[in-house]
Parts: sequence; structure tokens; C-alpha cells
Amino acid sequence: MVLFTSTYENKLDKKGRVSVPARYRAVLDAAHEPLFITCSLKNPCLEGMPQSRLQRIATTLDGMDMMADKRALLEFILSQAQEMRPDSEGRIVLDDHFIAHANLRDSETVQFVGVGGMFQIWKPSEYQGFAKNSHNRIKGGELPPLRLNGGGQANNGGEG
Amino acid sequence: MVLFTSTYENKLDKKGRVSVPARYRAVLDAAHEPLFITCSLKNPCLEGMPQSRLQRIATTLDGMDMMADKRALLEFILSQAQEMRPDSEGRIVLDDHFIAHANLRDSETVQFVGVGGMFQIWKPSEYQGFAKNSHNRIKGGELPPLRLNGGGQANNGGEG
DNA sequence: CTAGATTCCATGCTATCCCATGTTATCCCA
DNA sequence: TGGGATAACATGGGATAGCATGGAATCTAG
Repeated sequence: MVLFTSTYENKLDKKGRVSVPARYRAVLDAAHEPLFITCSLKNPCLEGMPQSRLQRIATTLDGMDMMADKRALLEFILSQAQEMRPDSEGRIVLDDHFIAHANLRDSETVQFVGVGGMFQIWKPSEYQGFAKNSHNRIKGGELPPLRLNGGGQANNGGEG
Repeated sequence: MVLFTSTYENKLDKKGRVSVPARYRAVLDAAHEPLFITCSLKNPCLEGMPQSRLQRIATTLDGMDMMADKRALLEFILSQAQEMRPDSEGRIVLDDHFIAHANLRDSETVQFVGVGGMFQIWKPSEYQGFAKNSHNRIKGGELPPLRLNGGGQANNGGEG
């Protein structure tokens, strides 16, 4: 199972190259999973994920009604994804489309953020604002109900 | 398993030749799958897919009621399909029929769009509008429920 | 013999690979 | 526990091979 955590800030050179954090590469290697990058649908950032995650979208698409209008939406997601094969130094190249989506045009560095099954790539300054906002909402008690899936053992009956 | 992603815009020369993106060829080669092109039922574009996908359509057809109206749709797909054998440079030739279906008559380039189990071939200007529409619908919250909980990994076995 | 189609060859561009280097984190031993 | 040795990582730049493309040569059909 794939699990990305922690954050890393790496340089983006003028060729559009950036080193994928070694930990993330190790996670993918251990799972024998190729890396794909896509544009986030929610935020001005990119998302890195193992192939199996995209494969699942493709499988969903495969099972849908061939005439369904919603097919186009899933197809759009897949069309934005690119397989990234890190070079021998562990770097990937972000093309103009990705650079534009994450506002990385004139950013010296990029912020990697591990969020479990995938990781995000942000413009550092924008991520700071995003993270601060999230933190404030948590402190403000603005919490929706949260429940974890699976697992199922050792649970302290806790609060609701 | 076959997974086409990303987009590529390649030139269409006056002989009707166009380079199939190297990545797409690599995907097909890895799966030892011949490439077929057919007309899309839903959109003014072409669809490229591995032979096995057409085989599935044929099998589905075999399992359908002989009198079902839907048969005509699948039969159309099969009747329009042509096996494409890229030349030594990786190019295929689109005949007049395909050119007409995708409105590529006086288009300098064609747009390849990977959508999972197959890829599409569009007139670039038309695809831009189509993609923009999909993007807007997604931003409007029209995404089908995409829950990635479920099963284990969809890993492709090794190869020989 | 001619027209169309297919195969083959040549070329510029660009993405990829490879080597070099500074820096940081890790390990080992005192 | 601290400091130095060592390996891992991130980064920069130059070399190279792959890719997309254009055009010529060869083949086939009528």
C-alpha cells in the first residue's frame, strides 16, 4: 500500500525539472508503481499518484454506459494525467500545462505535500496560505464529522 | 493493462499521415496489442484502441438479443474499425472516411487525447471547446462519485 | 506507362541520459 | 554524546539518442 507523508521544498530549474523527494520515490518503487502527475480539480496544485489510482478511474469508465454524458468528465481527468519517469537522479520535468495550472511560472521552488495515497505539488507561497487557512478552520472548531474507513481493531469508543 | 493518458498535438501531412505518439505505441507494444482506429459514436472524433477492446465489443454483441436495437451501435463501431500498422517511423495513414468523420479536412494538426483504455483523435480547435466544457462541468460540481476506497491494487502482472 | 500508395532515407529539434559537484543527512567510532 | 567520515540526495550543465517530420524512392494496380 502506498503512503505519502511529510513535506519537501525542492528547486525547480529553468528546464522545468524538479527532484521528486527520495522518500516518495522509495514508496513508489516498493509498490512497483509508475508515477503519474495530474492537475488537481480542487486546488491550483498538481497531484502525484501511483498508476493504480488512475487505473481505477479507467476501470470505472470502462464499466459505464457508453452513451453517458458523464464519461467526458472522467475522460478529462485521464487526459490531464502524464506518466512521469524520473531520470537517473530522480527528477521529473513539468511541462507548461502543469507549470501554468500550479502557478509555478516564476517560482524558484515547489512544495511537495504528502497526503496519503497521493502527494501534491504547490507553489510554496500559495501552499502556506492554504495550510494556514486549514489550520485556522480547525482551531475555530469548524470540524465536520470525521470517521475512518477500514482498520476496525482497537478503537476507543470515544467521542461522536 | 492498457492505460492511455495525456494529450499530444501532431502534424497531419498532405498524405494523411500522422505520428502516433511514441508513448501510445509503447503502451500497445508492451501489451502486444495491435492498434485499431474507429469512428466515435458520440463525438466528431476518432478512437484508437487495442484489438482486445474490439474483441470485447464483438463478444458483447454475441451475447445480445438478436433483435435488440442496440446492436446497430456496436455493429457500427466494428464496421468502421481498421487495423493500423504504424510504419517504421510510427506513423499511420488516415483515409478520407476518417478524415471526414473528425472534420480534419483542412486541419494542419490533430489532437491525440488519452482517455484510459483508448485514445481519441480530434481536430484541435474542436477539442479545445469540448475540453473546456468538461472542465466547466467539473468545476460546477458535476463529478460522478469517485471513491477510491475499494479493493486492493490493480497491479499488472509481470511479462515474459 | 501512369497514378496512387507504401516504404525508405535524411534532418532538425528536444527530451532524455550522463557526468560533475555542493550540500545535507546518516553512520561509526572515540 | 560529540565529532569526523561517508554515503545519499539535490542540483547544474553538457552530450546523446529518440522522436516527429519532410521528401525521395520503390512498389502495385489499372
